Amino acid sequence: MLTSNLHMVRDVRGDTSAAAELSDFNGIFCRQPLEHAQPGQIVFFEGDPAKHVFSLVEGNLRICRLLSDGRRVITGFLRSGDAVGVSFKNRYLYSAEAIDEVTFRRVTKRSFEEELATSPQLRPLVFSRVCDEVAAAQDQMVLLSCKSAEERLASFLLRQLQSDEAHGGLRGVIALPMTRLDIADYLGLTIETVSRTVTKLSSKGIISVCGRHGIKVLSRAGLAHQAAEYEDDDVGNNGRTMMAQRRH
Amino acid sequence: MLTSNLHMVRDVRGDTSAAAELSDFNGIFCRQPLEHAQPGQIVFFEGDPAKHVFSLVEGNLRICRLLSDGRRVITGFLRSGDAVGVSFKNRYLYSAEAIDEVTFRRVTKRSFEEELATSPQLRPLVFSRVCDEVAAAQDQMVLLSCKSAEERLASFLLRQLQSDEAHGGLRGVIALPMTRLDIADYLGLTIETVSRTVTKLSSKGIISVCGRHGIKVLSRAGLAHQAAEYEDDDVGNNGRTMMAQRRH
DNA sequence: CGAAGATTTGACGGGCCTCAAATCTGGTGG
DNA sequence: CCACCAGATTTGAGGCCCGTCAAATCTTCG
Repeated sequence: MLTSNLHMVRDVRGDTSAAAELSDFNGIFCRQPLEHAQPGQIVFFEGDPAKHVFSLVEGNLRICRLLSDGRRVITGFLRSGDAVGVSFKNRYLYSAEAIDEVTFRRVTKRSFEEELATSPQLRPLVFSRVCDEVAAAQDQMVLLSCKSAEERLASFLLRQLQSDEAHGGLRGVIALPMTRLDIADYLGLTIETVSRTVTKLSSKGIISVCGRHGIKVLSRAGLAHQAAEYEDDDVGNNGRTMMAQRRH
Repeated sequence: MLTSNLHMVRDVRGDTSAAAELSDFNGIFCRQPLEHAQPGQIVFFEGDPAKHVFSLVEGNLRICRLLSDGRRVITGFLRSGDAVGVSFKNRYLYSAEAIDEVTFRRVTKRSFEEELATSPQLRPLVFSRVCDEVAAAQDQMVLLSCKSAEERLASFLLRQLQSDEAHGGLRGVIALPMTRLDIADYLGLTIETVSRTVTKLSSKGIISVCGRHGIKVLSRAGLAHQAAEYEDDDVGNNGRTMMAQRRH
Protein backbone atom coordinates (compact mmCIF):
# COMPACT_ATOMS: atom_id res chain seq x y z
CA MET A 1 0.00 0.00 0.00
CA LEU A 2 1.30 3.40 -0.89
CA THR A 3 1.03 5.44 2.23
CA SER A 4 2.23 8.54 3.93
CA ASN A 5 4.96 10.97 3.23
CA LEU A 6 5.23 14.19 5.11
CA HIS A 7 5.79 17.05 2.80
CA MET A 8 5.86 20.03 5.04
CA VAL A 9 7.59 20.53 8.31
CA ARG A 10 7.46 24.19 9.00
CA ASP A 11 10.52 25.56 10.66
CA VAL A 12 9.56 29.03 11.70
CA ARG A 13 6.47 29.99 13.56
CA GLY A 14 6.92 33.66 13.92
CA ASP A 15 7.99 34.02 17.49
CA THR A 16 11.43 34.90 18.73
CA SER A 17 12.03 31.43 20.16
CA ALA A 18 11.92 30.05 16.65
CA ALA A 19 15.52 30.99 16.00
CA ALA A 20 16.87 28.34 18.36
CA GLU A 21 14.55 25.72 16.92
CA LEU A 22 15.59 26.57 13.44
CA SER A 23 19.27 26.14 14.08
CA ASP A 24 18.65 22.84 15.84
CA PHE A 25 16.65 21.51 12.99
CA ASN A 26 18.97 22.78 10.32
CA GLY A 27 21.99 21.34 12.08
CA ILE A 28 21.46 18.18 10.11
CA PHE A 29 21.57 20.02 6.82
CA CYS A 30 24.07 22.81 7.32
CA ARG A 31 27.12 20.79 6.20
CA GLN A 32 25.47 19.82 2.93
CA PRO A 33 26.18 21.74 -0.26
CA LEU A 34 23.63 24.23 -1.59
CA GLU A 35 21.66 23.09 -4.61
CA HIS A 36 19.53 25.11 -6.99
CA ALA A 37 16.33 24.65 -8.97
CA GLN A 38 14.84 26.91 -11.63
CA PRO A 39 11.16 27.93 -11.75
CA GLY A 40 9.07 24.97 -12.89
CA GLN A 41 11.82 22.47 -12.20
CA ILE A 42 10.78 19.34 -10.37
CA VAL A 43 12.89 18.50 -7.32
CA PHE A 44 11.45 14.99 -7.08
CA PHE A 45 8.55 13.07 -8.59
CA GLU A 46 5.59 11.39 -7.01
CA GLY A 47 6.37 7.68 -7.04
CA ASP A 48 10.16 8.07 -7.05
CA PRO A 49 12.13 6.13 -4.44
CA ALA A 50 12.35 8.41 -1.41
CA LYS A 51 16.11 8.63 -0.93
CA HIS A 52 16.51 12.10 0.53
CA VAL A 53 15.08 14.63 2.91
CA PHE A 54 15.26 18.24 1.77
CA SER A 55 15.56 21.55 3.56
CA LEU A 56 14.43 24.62 1.69
CA VAL A 57 16.87 27.52 2.09
CA GLU A 58 15.41 30.07 -0.30
CA GLY A 59 12.43 30.29 -2.62
CA ASN A 60 9.11 28.48 -2.78
CA LEU A 61 7.94 24.98 -3.68
CA ARG A 62 4.56 23.56 -4.54
CA ILE A 63 3.61 20.04 -3.50
CA CYS A 64 1.53 18.30 -6.17
CA ARG A 65 -0.42 15.12 -6.56
CA LEU A 66 -1.88 13.94 -9.83
CA LEU A 67 -4.88 11.83 -10.70
CA SER A 68 -4.72 9.33 -13.53
CA ASP A 69 -6.59 11.64 -15.89
CA GLY A 70 -4.27 14.58 -15.31
CA ARG A 71 -6.20 16.48 -12.67
CA ARG A 72 -3.75 18.15 -10.34
CA VAL A 73 -4.04 18.86 -6.63
CA ILE A 74 -1.63 21.04 -4.72
CA THR A 75 -1.56 19.87 -1.12
CA GLY A 76 0.71 22.62 0.13
CA PHE A 77 3.17 25.41 -0.49
CA LEU A 78 6.62 25.45 1.11
CA ARG A 79 8.92 28.35 1.83
CA SER A 80 12.42 28.87 3.20
CA GLY A 81 12.91 27.05 6.47
CA ASP A 82 10.54 24.21 5.60
CA ALA A 83 11.63 20.61 5.18
CA VAL A 84 10.22 18.17 2.68
CA GLY A 85 10.37 14.41 2.30
CA VAL A 86 10.28 13.51 5.99
CA SER A 87 8.78 10.04 6.14
CA PHE A 88 9.41 6.38 6.81
CA LYS A 89 7.94 5.42 3.47
CA ASN A 90 10.10 4.31 0.60
CA ARG A 91 8.48 6.36 -2.15
CA TYR A 92 7.50 9.98 -2.44
CA LEU A 93 3.76 10.39 -2.38
CA TYR A 94 3.84 13.69 -4.23
CA SER A 95 6.00 15.81 -6.48
CA ALA A 96 7.85 18.90 -5.33
CA GLU A 97 8.18 21.66 -7.93
CA ALA A 98 10.03 24.95 -7.77
CA ILE A 99 7.72 27.95 -8.04
CA ASP A 100 10.50 30.48 -8.32
CA GLU A 101 14.26 30.23 -8.06
CA VAL A 102 14.96 27.81 -5.24
CA THR A 103 18.00 26.84 -3.20
CA PHE A 104 18.00 23.87 -0.88
CA ARG A 105 20.12 21.25 0.84
CA ARG A 106 19.55 17.54 1.12
CA VAL A 107 20.56 14.64 3.34
CA THR A 108 19.93 10.98 2.72
CA LYS A 109 16.83 9.62 4.35
CA ARG A 110 19.01 7.05 6.08
CA SER A 111 21.19 9.63 7.80
CA PHE A 112 18.17 11.74 8.67
CA GLU A 113 16.58 8.76 10.36
CA GLU A 114 19.78 7.86 12.19
CA GLU A 115 20.02 11.41 13.43
CA LEU A 116 16.41 11.23 14.50
CA ALA A 117 16.98 7.95 16.35
CA THR A 118 20.07 9.17 18.21
CA SER A 119 19.22 12.79 18.95
CA PRO A 120 16.82 13.31 21.85
CA GLN A 121 16.65 17.04 21.15
CA LEU A 122 15.69 16.55 17.54
CA ARG A 123 12.95 14.01 18.09
CA PRO A 124 10.27 16.09 19.81
CA LEU A 125 11.07 18.87 17.39
CA VAL A 126 10.34 16.75 14.36
CA PHE A 127 7.36 15.12 16.00
CA SER A 128 5.92 18.49 16.86
CA ARG A 129 6.37 19.69 13.29
CA VAL A 130 4.58 16.62 12.06
CA CYS A 131 1.67 17.51 14.32
CA ASP A 132 1.53 20.93 12.72
CA GLU A 133 1.52 19.20 9.37
CA VAL A 134 -1.50 17.12 10.31
CA ALA A 135 -3.26 20.17 11.70
CA ALA A 136 -2.68 22.03 8.45
CA ALA A 137 -4.01 19.08 6.48
CA GLN A 138 -7.15 19.01 8.61
CA ASP A 139 -7.68 22.74 8.20
CA GLN A 140 -7.42 22.21 4.48
CA MET A 141 -9.93 19.37 4.64
CA VAL A 142 -12.36 21.71 6.39
CA LEU A 143 -11.76 24.35 3.75
CA LEU A 144 -12.27 21.94 0.86
CA SER A 145 -15.16 20.17 2.48
CA CYS A 146 -17.58 22.97 3.12
CA LYS A 147 -16.33 26.43 2.26
CA SER A 148 -17.45 28.60 -0.64
CA ALA A 149 -15.03 30.07 -3.14
CA GLU A 150 -14.97 33.38 -1.29
CA GLU A 151 -14.37 31.70 2.05
CA ARG A 152 -11.60 29.56 0.60
CA LEU A 153 -9.76 32.49 -0.86
CA ALA A 154 -10.16 34.56 2.30
CA SER A 155 -8.86 31.67 4.42
CA PHE A 156 -5.93 31.21 2.08
CA LEU A 157 -5.01 34.88 2.08
CA LEU A 158 -5.26 35.04 5.85
CA ARG A 159 -2.91 32.09 6.23
CA GLN A 160 -0.47 33.55 3.74
CA LEU A 161 -0.57 36.84 5.57
CA GLN A 162 0.22 35.19 8.89
CA SER A 163 2.98 33.17 7.28
CA ASP A 164 4.46 36.26 5.64
CA GLU A 165 4.43 38.20 8.87
CA ALA A 166 6.05 35.28 10.69
CA HIS A 167 8.82 35.47 8.12
CA GLY A 168 9.30 39.18 8.55
CA GLY A 169 7.29 40.42 5.61
CA LEU A 170 5.65 43.83 5.48
CA ARG A 171 2.57 44.03 7.65
CA GLY A 172 -0.63 43.89 5.65
CA VAL A 173 0.98 42.87 2.38
CA ILE A 174 0.81 39.34 1.03
CA ALA A 175 3.38 37.97 -1.38
CA LEU A 176 1.95 35.37 -3.75
CA PRO A 177 4.85 33.82 -5.65
CA MET A 178 2.61 31.12 -7.09
CA THR A 179 0.35 31.55 -10.13
CA ARG A 180 -3.43 31.72 -10.12
CA LEU A 181 -3.51 28.17 -11.41
CA ASP A 182 -1.47 27.05 -8.40
CA ILE A 183 -3.89 28.80 -6.07
CA ALA A 184 -6.83 27.25 -7.89
CA ASP A 185 -5.39 23.74 -7.64
CA TYR A 186 -4.68 24.36 -3.96
CA LEU A 187 -8.17 25.61 -3.16
CA GLY A 188 -10.05 23.11 -5.28
CA LEU A 189 -11.32 25.80 -7.66
CA THR A 190 -10.68 26.84 -11.25
CA ILE A 191 -8.39 29.64 -12.29
CA GLU A 192 -11.39 31.64 -13.47
CA THR A 193 -13.18 31.36 -10.15
CA VAL A 194 -10.04 32.41 -8.28
CA SER A 195 -9.71 35.43 -10.53
CA ARG A 196 -13.35 36.39 -10.16
CA THR A 197 -13.21 35.95 -6.40
CA VAL A 198 -10.11 38.12 -6.11
CA THR A 199 -11.98 40.78 -8.04
CA LYS A 200 -14.96 40.41 -5.75
CA LEU A 201 -12.93 40.78 -2.55
CA SER A 202 -11.20 43.73 -4.13
CA SER A 203 -14.44 45.47 -5.07
CA LYS A 204 -15.66 44.93 -1.52
CA GLY A 205 -12.69 46.95 -0.35
CA ILE A 206 -11.20 44.08 1.65
CA ILE A 207 -8.05 43.68 -0.43
CA SER A 208 -6.24 45.55 -3.14
CA VAL A 209 -4.35 43.82 -5.94
CA CYS A 210 -0.70 44.90 -6.25
CA GLY A 211 0.60 43.58 -9.52
CA ARG A 212 0.55 39.90 -10.34
CA HIS A 213 2.14 38.53 -7.20
CA GLY A 214 1.08 40.89 -4.46
CA ILE A 215 -2.07 41.65 -2.51
CA LYS A 216 -2.53 44.35 0.08
CA VAL A 217 -4.94 43.64 2.91
CA LEU A 218 -7.13 46.65 3.55
CA SER A 219 -9.40 45.05 6.13
CA ARG A 220 -8.02 42.18 8.09
CA ALA A 221 -11.28 41.90 10.01
CA GLY A 222 -13.15 41.70 6.72
CA LEU A 223 -10.89 38.89 5.57
CA ALA A 224 -11.28 37.00 8.83
CA HIS A 225 -15.04 37.41 8.60
CA GLN A 226 -15.12 36.03 5.07
CA ALA A 227 -12.90 33.14 6.11
CA ALA A 228 -15.66 31.81 8.39
CA GLU A 229 -13.27 30.38 10.94
CA TYR A 230 -13.09 30.49 14.66
CA GLU A 231 -9.93 32.57 14.81
CA ASP A 232 -11.00 36.19 14.94
CA ASP A 233 -7.59 37.71 15.60
CA ASP A 234 -4.20 37.60 13.99
CA VAL A 235 -3.34 35.20 16.80
CA GLY A 236 -5.28 31.99 17.16
CA ASN A 237 -7.36 31.81 20.31
CA ASN A 238 -6.91 29.02 22.77
CA GLY A 239 -10.18 29.80 24.45
CA ARG A 240 -12.27 28.90 21.47
CA THR A 241 -15.79 28.13 22.48
CA MET A 242 -17.46 24.87 21.79
CA MET A 243 -20.84 24.52 20.29
CA ALA A 244 -22.48 21.29 19.44
CA GLN A 245 -24.76 22.59 16.73
CA ARG A 246 -26.06 20.32 14.05
CA ARG A 247 -27.70 21.06 10.79
CA HIS A 248 -31.52 20.85 10.59
CA MET B 1 -1.69 28.89 18.46
CA LEU B 2 -4.05 26.00 18.16
CA THR B 3 -2.29 23.52 15.97
CA SER B 4 -2.11 19.88 15.18
CA ASN B 5 -3.55 16.91 16.85
CA LEU B 6 -3.31 13.50 15.34
CA HIS B 7 -6.60 11.78 15.44
CA MET B 8 -5.97 8.55 13.74
CA VAL B 9 -3.11 6.16 14.18
CA ARG B 10 -4.19 2.98 12.56
CA ASP B 11 -3.05 -0.10 14.31
CA VAL B 12 -3.80 -2.91 11.94
CA ARG B 13 -2.92 -3.03 8.33
CA GLY B 14 -4.24 -6.36 7.33
CA ASP B 15 -1.11 -8.44 7.07
CA THR B 16 -0.04 -11.17 9.43
CA SER B 17 2.87 -9.16 10.79
CA ALA B 18 0.43 -6.64 12.17
CA ALA B 19 -0.25 -8.77 15.22
CA ALA B 20 3.18 -8.09 16.70
CA GLU B 21 2.86 -4.38 16.00
CA LEU B 22 -0.51 -4.29 17.57
CA SER B 23 0.60 -5.85 20.82
CA ASP B 24 3.59 -3.53 20.96
CA PHE B 25 1.47 -0.50 20.49
CA ASN B 26 -1.24 -1.60 22.85
CA GLY B 27 1.26 -2.47 25.54
CA ILE B 28 0.90 1.08 26.79
CA PHE B 29 -2.84 0.74 27.16
CA CYS B 30 -3.41 -2.85 28.21
CA ARG B 31 -3.18 -2.20 31.95
CA GLN B 32 -5.79 0.53 31.82
CA PRO B 33 -9.42 -0.18 32.66
CA LEU B 34 -11.99 -0.55 29.89
CA GLU B 35 -14.35 2.40 29.43
CA HIS B 36 -17.59 2.58 27.50
CA ALA B 37 -19.46 5.13 25.41
CA GLN B 38 -22.98 4.97 24.01
CA PRO B 39 -23.93 5.86 20.43
CA GLY B 40 -23.78 9.63 19.99
CA GLN B 41 -21.78 10.17 23.15
CA ILE B 42 -18.82 12.50 22.83
CA VAL B 43 -15.52 11.11 24.13
CA PHE B 44 -13.86 14.52 24.08
CA PHE B 45 -14.61 17.96 22.65
CA GLU B 46 -12.75 20.10 20.19
CA GLY B 47 -10.99 22.74 22.26
CA ASP B 48 -10.80 20.72 25.47
CA PRO B 49 -7.42 20.43 27.17
CA ALA B 50 -5.75 17.36 25.64
CA LYS B 51 -5.05 15.31 28.74
CA HIS B 52 -5.30 11.76 27.39
CA VAL B 53 -4.49 9.49 24.52
CA PHE B 54 -7.12 6.90 23.70
CA SER B 55 -7.01 3.43 22.24
CA LEU B 56 -10.18 2.13 20.66
CA VAL B 57 -10.91 -1.47 21.65
CA GLU B 58 -14.34 -2.00 20.12
CA GLY B 59 -16.79 0.02 18.06
CA ASN B 60 -16.43 3.08 15.83
CA LEU B 61 -15.74 6.78 16.33
CA ARG B 62 -16.21 9.78 14.11
CA ILE B 63 -13.76 12.68 14.27
CA CYS B 64 -15.56 16.02 13.83
CA ARG B 65 -14.65 19.64 13.40
CA LEU B 66 -17.16 22.46 13.49
CA LEU B 67 -17.26 25.87 11.86
CA SER B 68 -18.63 28.84 13.72
CA ASP B 69 -21.95 28.70 11.85
CA GLY B 70 -22.52 25.04 12.67
CA ARG B 71 -21.25 23.42 9.51
CA ARG B 72 -19.69 20.09 10.40
CA VAL B 73 -16.77 18.28 8.83
CA ILE B 74 -15.83 14.71 9.62
CA THR B 75 -12.11 14.31 9.07
CA GLY B 76 -12.02 10.60 9.72
CA PHE B 77 -13.59 7.43 11.04
CA LEU B 78 -11.85 5.24 13.61
CA ARG B 79 -12.29 1.58 14.39
CA SER B 80 -10.97 -0.94 16.89
CA GLY B 81 -7.21 -0.89 17.04
CA ASP B 82 -6.92 2.82 16.24
CA ALA B 83 -5.54 5.39 18.64
CA VAL B 84 -6.79 8.93 19.00
CA GLY B 85 -5.39 12.05 20.63
CA VAL B 86 -1.73 11.46 19.80
CA SER B 87 -0.16 14.89 19.71
CA PHE B 88 2.19 17.30 21.41
CA LYS B 89 -0.47 20.00 21.45
CA ASN B 90 -2.31 20.94 24.60
CA ARG B 91 -5.84 21.05 23.19
CA TYR B 92 -7.85 18.67 21.08
CA LEU B 93 -8.37 20.04 17.60
CA TYR B 94 -11.52 18.00 17.00
CA SER B 95 -14.25 16.13 18.79
CA ALA B 96 -14.45 12.34 18.95
CA GLU B 97 -17.98 10.91 19.00
CA ALA B 98 -19.14 7.34 19.38
CA ILE B 99 -20.98 6.06 16.31
CA ASP B 100 -22.09 2.83 17.92
CA GLU B 101 -21.38 1.22 21.27
CA VAL B 102 -17.73 1.83 21.97
CA THR B 103 -15.18 0.49 24.43
CA PHE B 104 -11.77 2.05 24.83
CA ARG B 105 -8.83 2.59 27.15
CA ARG B 106 -6.95 5.75 27.95
CA VAL B 107 -3.57 6.82 29.25
CA THR B 108 -2.50 10.33 30.20
CA LYS B 109 -0.74 12.22 27.49
CA ARG B 110 2.17 12.67 29.87
CA SER B 111 2.72 8.96 30.35
CA PHE B 112 2.25 8.32 26.65
CA GLU B 113 4.95 10.83 25.86
CA GLU B 114 7.28 9.43 28.49
CA GLU B 115 6.80 5.98 27.04
CA LEU B 116 7.47 7.39 23.62
CA ALA B 117 10.66 9.10 24.78
CA THR B 118 12.04 6.04 26.54
CA SER B 119 10.97 3.22 24.25
CA PRO B 120 13.09 2.83 21.11
CA GLN B 121 10.74 0.13 19.79
CA LEU B 122 7.69 2.27 20.15
CA ARG B 123 9.04 5.39 18.51
CA PRO B 124 9.34 4.29 14.90
CA LEU B 125 6.02 2.56 15.28
CA VAL B 126 4.22 5.73 16.29
CA PHE B 127 6.11 7.79 13.79
CA SER B 128 5.20 5.39 11.02
CA ARG B 129 1.55 5.54 12.02
CA VAL B 130 1.67 9.30 11.89
CA CYS B 131 2.97 9.07 8.36
CA ASP B 132 -0.02 6.95 7.44
CA GLU B 133 -2.19 9.59 9.04
CA VAL B 134 -0.72 12.32 6.88
CA ALA B 135 -1.04 10.14 3.79
CA ALA B 136 -4.70 9.55 4.55
CA ALA B 137 -5.24 13.28 5.01
CA GLN B 138 -3.63 13.99 1.67
CA ASP B 139 -5.73 11.35 -0.06
CA GLN B 140 -8.76 13.04 1.43
CA MET B 141 -7.58 16.43 0.20
CA VAL B 142 -7.33 14.98 -3.31
CA LEU B 143 -10.80 13.53 -2.98
CA LEU B 144 -12.32 16.78 -1.73
CA SER B 145 -10.37 18.93 -4.11
CA CYS B 146 -11.31 17.51 -7.44
CA LYS B 147 -13.51 14.45 -7.36
CA SER B 148 -17.17 14.25 -8.34
CA ALA B 149 -19.81 12.88 -6.00
CA GLU B 150 -19.68 9.49 -7.70
CA GLU B 151 -15.88 9.34 -7.50
CA ARG B 152 -15.94 10.37 -3.85
CA LEU B 153 -18.38 7.69 -2.87
CA ALA B 154 -16.55 5.04 -4.90
CA SER B 155 -13.25 6.01 -3.29
CA PHE B 156 -14.82 5.91 0.15
CA LEU B 157 -16.40 2.51 -0.37
CA LEU B 158 -13.16 1.12 -1.74
CA ARG B 159 -11.24 2.31 1.32
CA GLN B 160 -13.87 0.93 3.66
CA LEU B 161 -13.77 -2.38 1.83
CA GLN B 162 -10.00 -2.62 2.19
CA SER B 163 -10.23 -1.64 5.82
CA ASP B 164 -12.95 -4.21 6.47
CA GLU B 165 -10.96 -6.97 4.81
CA ALA B 166 -7.87 -6.01 6.79
CA HIS B 167 -9.98 -6.46 9.91
CA GLY B 168 -11.23 -9.85 8.86
CA GLY B 169 -14.60 -8.87 7.47
CA LEU B 170 -16.42 -10.84 4.82
CA ARG B 171 -14.88 -10.42 1.38
CA GLY B 172 -16.91 -8.12 -0.81
CA VAL B 173 -19.18 -6.83 1.93
CA ILE B 174 -18.78 -3.38 3.44
CA ALA B 175 -20.06 -2.55 6.91
CA LEU B 176 -21.10 1.08 7.28
CA PRO B 177 -21.81 1.73 10.96
CA MET B 178 -22.09 5.48 10.35
CA THR B 179 -25.20 7.26 9.06
CA ARG B 180 -25.63 8.82 5.64
CA LEU B 181 -25.18 12.22 7.24
CA ASP B 182 -21.81 11.12 8.59
CA ILE B 183 -20.77 9.93 5.15
CA ALA B 184 -21.97 13.20 3.63
CA ASP B 185 -19.99 15.30 6.12
CA TYR B 186 -16.96 13.13 5.49
CA LEU B 187 -17.15 13.40 1.70
CA GLY B 188 -18.08 17.06 1.54
CA LEU B 189 -21.53 16.32 0.11
CA THR B 190 -25.10 16.53 1.33
CA ILE B 191 -27.07 13.60 2.62
CA GLU B 192 -29.34 13.74 -0.42
CA THR B 193 -26.44 13.56 -2.85
CA VAL B 194 -24.95 10.61 -0.98
CA SER B 195 -28.26 8.82 -1.16
CA ARG B 196 -28.74 9.55 -4.84
CA THR B 197 -25.19 8.45 -5.62
CA VAL B 198 -25.61 5.18 -3.75
CA THR B 199 -28.71 4.58 -5.83
CA LYS B 200 -26.81 5.38 -9.00
CA LEU B 201 -23.94 2.98 -8.23
CA SER B 202 -26.50 0.37 -7.31
CA SER B 203 -28.45 0.77 -10.55
CA LYS B 204 -25.18 0.46 -12.48
CA GLY B 205 -24.75 -2.95 -10.90
CA ILE B 206 -21.54 -2.03 -9.11
CA ILE B 207 -22.90 -2.36 -5.59
CA SER B 208 -25.98 -3.71 -3.89
CA VAL B 209 -27.48 -2.14 -0.78
CA CYS B 210 -27.89 -4.57 2.15
CA GLY B 211 -30.06 -2.89 4.72
CA ARG B 212 -29.13 0.44 6.27
CA HIS B 213 -25.57 -0.31 7.26
CA GLY B 214 -24.32 -2.76 4.69
CA ILE B 215 -23.25 -2.66 1.05
CA LYS B 216 -22.21 -5.59 -1.08
CA VAL B 217 -19.62 -4.95 -3.77
CA LEU B 218 -20.65 -6.65 -6.99
CA SER B 219 -17.84 -5.27 -9.14
CA ARG B 220 -14.68 -4.27 -7.42
CA ALA B 221 -13.16 -3.28 -10.75
CA GLY B 222 -16.15 -1.06 -11.40
CA LEU B 223 -15.70 0.62 -8.05
CA ALA B 224 -11.98 1.14 -8.63
CA HIS B 225 -12.75 2.58 -12.05
CA GLN B 226 -15.26 5.04 -10.61
CA ALA B 227 -12.81 6.02 -7.89
CA ALA B 228 -10.46 7.52 -10.50
CA GLU B 229 -7.33 6.69 -8.58
CA TYR B 230 -4.05 5.16 -9.52
CA GLU B 231 -4.56 1.98 -7.54
CA ASP B 232 -6.14 -0.51 -9.89
CA ASP B 233 -5.97 -3.60 -7.69
CA ASP B 234 -7.07 -4.56 -4.24
CA VAL B 235 -3.42 -4.09 -3.35
CA GLY B 236 -1.87 -0.71 -3.96
CA ASN B 237 0.87 -0.68 -6.57
CA ASN B 238 4.31 0.55 -5.68
CA GLY B 239 5.26 0.81 -9.31
CA ARG B 240 2.83 3.56 -10.03
CA THR B 241 3.69 5.42 -13.16
CA MET B 242 4.34 9.11 -13.25
CA MET B 243 2.86 11.45 -15.73
CA ALA B 244 3.43 15.15 -15.74
CA GLN B 245 0.27 16.18 -17.53
CA ARG B 246 -1.11 19.62 -17.07
CA ARG B 247 -4.44 21.13 -17.87
CA HIS B 248 -4.65 23.27 -21.02
C1' DC C 1 7.58 45.27 -31.84
C1' DG C 2 5.75 40.73 -31.50
C1' DA C 3 4.72 36.48 -29.45
C1' DA C 4 3.73 33.52 -25.68
C1' DG C 5 1.96 33.02 -21.37
C1' DA C 6 -0.83 34.72 -17.47
C1' DT C 7 -4.91 36.89 -16.04
C1' DT C 8 -9.39 38.80 -16.49
C1' DT C 9 -14.04 39.02 -18.13
C1' DG C 10 -18.28 37.23 -20.24
C1' DA C 11 -21.95 33.80 -21.53
C1' DC C 12 -23.80 29.53 -20.64
C1' DG C 13 -24.70 24.99 -18.67
C1' DG C 14 -24.44 21.32 -15.32
C1' DG C 15 -23.76 19.16 -10.91
C1' DC C 16 -24.78 19.57 -6.58
C1' DC C 17 -27.43 22.06 -2.91
C1' DT C 18 -31.95 23.51 -1.02
C1' DC C 19 -36.46 22.77 0.10
C1' DA C 20 -40.20 19.60 0.43
C1' DA C 21 -42.56 15.38 0.84
C1' DA C 22 -42.89 10.40 0.63
C1' DT C 23 -41.13 6.07 2.23
C1' DC C 24 -38.61 2.97 5.00
C1' DT C 25 -36.78 1.11 9.39
C1' DG C 26 -36.42 0.05 14.12
C1' DG C 27 -38.04 0.32 18.63
C1' DT C 28 -41.87 0.80 22.08
C1' DG C 29 -46.09 0.06 24.24
C1' DG C 30 -50.72 -1.74 24.15
C1' DC D 1 -48.31 -9.64 17.51
C1' DC D 2 -49.32 -5.39 15.75
C1' DA D 3 -50.05 -0.38 15.67
C1' DC D 4 -47.60 3.62 16.02
C1' DC D 5 -44.04 6.97 16.13
C1' DA D 6 -39.51 9.17 15.54
C1' DG D 7 -35.67 9.22 13.02
C1' DA D 8 -33.22 7.81 8.88
C1' DT D 9 -33.32 7.48 4.06
C1' DT D 10 -35.07 8.12 -0.45
C1' DT D 11 -37.11 10.68 -4.12
C1' DG D 12 -38.61 14.85 -6.59
C1' DA D 13 -38.55 19.81 -8.31
C1' DG D 14 -36.14 23.92 -8.79
C1' DG D 15 -32.26 27.15 -8.27
C1' DC D 16 -27.54 28.67 -7.69
C1' DC D 17 -22.63 28.44 -7.54
C1' DC D 18 -19.00 27.30 -9.89
C1' DG D 19 -17.04 24.81 -14.01
C1' DT D 20 -16.55 25.07 -19.08
C1' DC D 21 -15.69 27.34 -23.19
C1' DA D 22 -14.36 31.48 -25.51
C1' DA D 23 -12.30 35.81 -26.20
C1' DA D 24 -10.19 40.07 -24.66
C1' DT D 25 -6.53 42.22 -22.04
C1' DC D 26 -2.30 42.52 -19.60
C1' DT D 27 2.55 41.31 -18.71
C1' DT D 28 7.02 39.80 -19.79
C1' DC D 29 10.87 39.07 -22.49
C1' DG D 30 13.54 38.16 -26.61
